[in-house]
Amino acid sequence: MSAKAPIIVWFRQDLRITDNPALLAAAETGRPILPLYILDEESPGTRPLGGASRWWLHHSLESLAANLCERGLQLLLRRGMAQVELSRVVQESGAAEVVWNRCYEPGAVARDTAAKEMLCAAGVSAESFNGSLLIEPWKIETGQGAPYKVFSPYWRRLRELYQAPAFAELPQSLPAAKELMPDELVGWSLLPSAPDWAGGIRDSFSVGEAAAQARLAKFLDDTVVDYPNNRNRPDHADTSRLSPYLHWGEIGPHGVWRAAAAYLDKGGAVARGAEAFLRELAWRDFNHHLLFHFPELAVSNWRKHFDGFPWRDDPVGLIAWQQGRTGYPLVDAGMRELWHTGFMHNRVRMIVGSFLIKHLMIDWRSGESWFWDTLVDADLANNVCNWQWVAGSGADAAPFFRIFNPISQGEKFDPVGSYVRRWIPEIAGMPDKWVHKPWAAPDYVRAAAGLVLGENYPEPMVDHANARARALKAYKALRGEVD
DNA sequence: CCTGGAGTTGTCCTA
DNA sequence: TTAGGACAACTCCAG
Repeated sequence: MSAKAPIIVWFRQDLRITDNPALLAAAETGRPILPLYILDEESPGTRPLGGASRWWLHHSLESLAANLCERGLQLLLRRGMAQVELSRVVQESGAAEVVWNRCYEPGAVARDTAAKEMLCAAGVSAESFNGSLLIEPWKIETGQGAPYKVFSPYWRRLRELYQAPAFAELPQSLPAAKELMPDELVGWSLLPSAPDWAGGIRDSFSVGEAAAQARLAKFLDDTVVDYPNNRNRPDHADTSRLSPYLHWGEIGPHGVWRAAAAYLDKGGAVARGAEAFLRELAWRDFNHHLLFHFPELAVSNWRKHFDGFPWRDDPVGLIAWQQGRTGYPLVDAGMRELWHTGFMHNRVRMIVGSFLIKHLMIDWRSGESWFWDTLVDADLANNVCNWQWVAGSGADAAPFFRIFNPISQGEKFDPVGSYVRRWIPEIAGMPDKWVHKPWAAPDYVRAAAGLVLGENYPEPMVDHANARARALKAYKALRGEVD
């Protein structure tokens, strides 16, 4: 056993051993390493994990533990208030140092600040690193010294400033600290039992950093060349689907950037695809920056005049939306994809969001909350910023009159209906022409397809034109411009 | 402090 | 069939 006091690597949303600055820094000290994860469901300000996130976290921790094990380390699991557990592990281990990669959500910042103070007071050194964002929120600002609120100038500035840090290899074998009594992962009950609803998620995703790397490599090799067009096509599986891995840090944004930048240098369509992809990656940073600078974004309208919006209280409508029974095939397909796989194609997210907010006039927070519970990539910053973007209440948001038409969006982005047929077998027999608007088809067409509206598939719960007019009127009234 | 161009992802009507 | 403009006004941000 080493005579040196150990160093604790506190894992949080950086569940990887490759390209992990805190772990690398720990390795460089030569101290015995104690990798620690704390499941904290108790600290004030902690939002309880959604169901899909709990499933993902379970598997991610298994994967991290296995990867650490290959380097000779044992992941220590603890459960409780982060500060209390961390303090306990410091005492039990006699650790002299703690390192971690920074988190940026308001609750996490408060937690980490308190942890740092506690460690300082105990004479334990604490150091944190950036492994989770391209550029940290305090390192990019407008010419006036303010945080960016508009994406395009932010992106231009990021392109000027950003350089991916060099990759450093983690040693094959690391000195381990003395093992402490661990919590058992199974005891955390992160997986669903009765019923086990996770089958569809299992079929859709492999969890862990090896899977993340493989997905990124495949995406860049096969798909990125057509990304600017095909990323909008839910009937093609042509987005990167890296979001859950990025959320849990099974892959880091610097690594993604480095890999994609190699394609930037190739020129032509591949380079244009890589550029478009990195722009999307930058949206993730932008959202995290916005939430960091404006923490109230998580709960309240960014544009205050939206506080007066006449949201409808409609629990029945909300449930129909959640269950994919609105009668609009594209909306229902998206909601069912979400329920079955823990994921939804990005364009469809905008469409179902627009439908909830504008067609049903239900508060965006109801949708945000459902996404939080069901998405495997549920991420506070991305979730609230994107919902506020759709609502029109956010920073740099869509203008209010941009109301997605679920029929024309379907015809444009799922032209032969393969996406809606996949998720709504009830309408699978409808011809392409009617598959996005089955109610409009002649009776004999529906009869031939075995579709009886109101029986095996709902009538549209609102009329598009009426709902659109109602939403526009409500927004107009909000601005005091109704005649 | 002022100025002026710009601002992720749409829809619908008209000519 | 297709292309263009209205939809609203406001805030952001660089110069």
